[in-house]
Amino acid sequence: MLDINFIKEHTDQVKQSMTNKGMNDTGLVDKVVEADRQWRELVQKVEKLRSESNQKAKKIGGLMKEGKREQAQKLIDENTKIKEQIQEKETDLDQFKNERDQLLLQIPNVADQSVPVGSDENDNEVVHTWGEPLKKEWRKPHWELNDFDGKLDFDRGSKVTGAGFPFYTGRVAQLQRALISYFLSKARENGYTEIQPPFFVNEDSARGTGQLPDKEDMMYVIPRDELYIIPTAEVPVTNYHRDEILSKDQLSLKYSAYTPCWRREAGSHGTEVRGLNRLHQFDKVELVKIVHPDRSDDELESLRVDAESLLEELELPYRTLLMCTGDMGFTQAKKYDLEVWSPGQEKWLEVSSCSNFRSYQARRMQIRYRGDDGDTHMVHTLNGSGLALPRVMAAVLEHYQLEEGGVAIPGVLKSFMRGDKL
RNA sequence: GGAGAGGUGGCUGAGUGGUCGAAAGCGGCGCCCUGCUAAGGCGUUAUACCCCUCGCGGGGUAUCGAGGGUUCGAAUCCCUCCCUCUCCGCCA
Repeated sequence: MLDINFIKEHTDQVKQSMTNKGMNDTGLVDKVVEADRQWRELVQKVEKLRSESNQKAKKIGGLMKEGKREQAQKLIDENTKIKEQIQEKETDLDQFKNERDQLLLQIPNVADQSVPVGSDENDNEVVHTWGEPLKKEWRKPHWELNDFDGKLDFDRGSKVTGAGFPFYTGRVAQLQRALISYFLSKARENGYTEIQPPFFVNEDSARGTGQLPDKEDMMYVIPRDELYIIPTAEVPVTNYHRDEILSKDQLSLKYSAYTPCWRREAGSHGTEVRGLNRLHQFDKVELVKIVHPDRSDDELESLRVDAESLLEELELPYRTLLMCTGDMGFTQAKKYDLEVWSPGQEKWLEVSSCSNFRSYQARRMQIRYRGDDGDTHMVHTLNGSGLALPRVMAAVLEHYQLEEGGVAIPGVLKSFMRGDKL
């Protein structure tokens, strides 16, 4: 969420930013400012009453000790009345505060100056391309490839669990594992600390990174134990430092985490979800950064480069998009998407999304650092996929498939698995 | 899962109804002393929010695992939940 004081001082900017993200209800901004004003007004009254009551309670203590019962009783009666007044106002106080906070959660992050204003994916800017996209020619989509020892077994996945839960067997399973190892070892070279987080999180964590309340339908839930199954490692890894005050020289913190991810993907069917294009369970190596506010712009660029370099070393053609205001999501200030070329399908597949959340998540999670001034300030959080496995797998299979049959193994993976081909 | 013990500031640890936001020690920071170092002396050292102030700063409220309750008054009493430790059981 945004800082209420920032909203009060930059009302027009916040409204404009909402409009740019395609949200028309800018009246929310006025409502939140008004709710805050009402809350502040009442807070002053209630705290004054509490102060009065505290003072009297202290006097009562003294009088009781001296044995002056009657005088004490008089003050007790007065305090009972004050207490009634406080209780009356406290209901409103909570209501105003809840209303304010509720509204605050509905106001999206302000987009960075450099983000193009636009309404949908057509307004995203291609900021970088690498490699020559291969023509389809004789190439097959990955779900038709099976002339090697192992397979992507969608049918048995459907039988055992359901659509979107494939088996990877034999050489394909090994290839997947090699990719994960490669991603993690690159992350280590780039200064990220590897983390193995829990795959389930509690409600506070789900709220911290913003999956709750707005994206509840995205997650699988275990109601009996009140746990949420992670849709991305971002959730447990960023929450690792929830409610902490970090020292300035701990920053920047950089973490990598390999986890499976589970997403309900309610309502998506059809050709877009063929093969590995969209799954309910998929593997991903996630990169998370917790940084000093002054550094977050630079850290986003280096995060993006960290992700891009993986595709370059795999020699997979890709392009990088700067997402426009309308396509970037609620909590981000700036976001890049990396899309790899799929020659078998002749289309671009999103394999990474690198975002700067500025202080938006940090404020929800109360992750702060102590500055040189001795005060606490919100950190900035960033994350990016490095990378999501299934579509990279699809691109590798399609890009490295051989006309005579089989699939070559990318050079960079050769130290992570046996052989030259699948 | 069963039985018991416990959760207090950066850390250790006192505190069982009033002047306790909390003793003491350690650690941190500042100053003093001192050829250097070590030792020592004095002071200072939680977080959030509200109000006043240009600022320095001042006033107030809340917080002793979390939430609720009793009371004029709760770290302290009661209830619920969470977590940690010990023993037993079960188990990869």
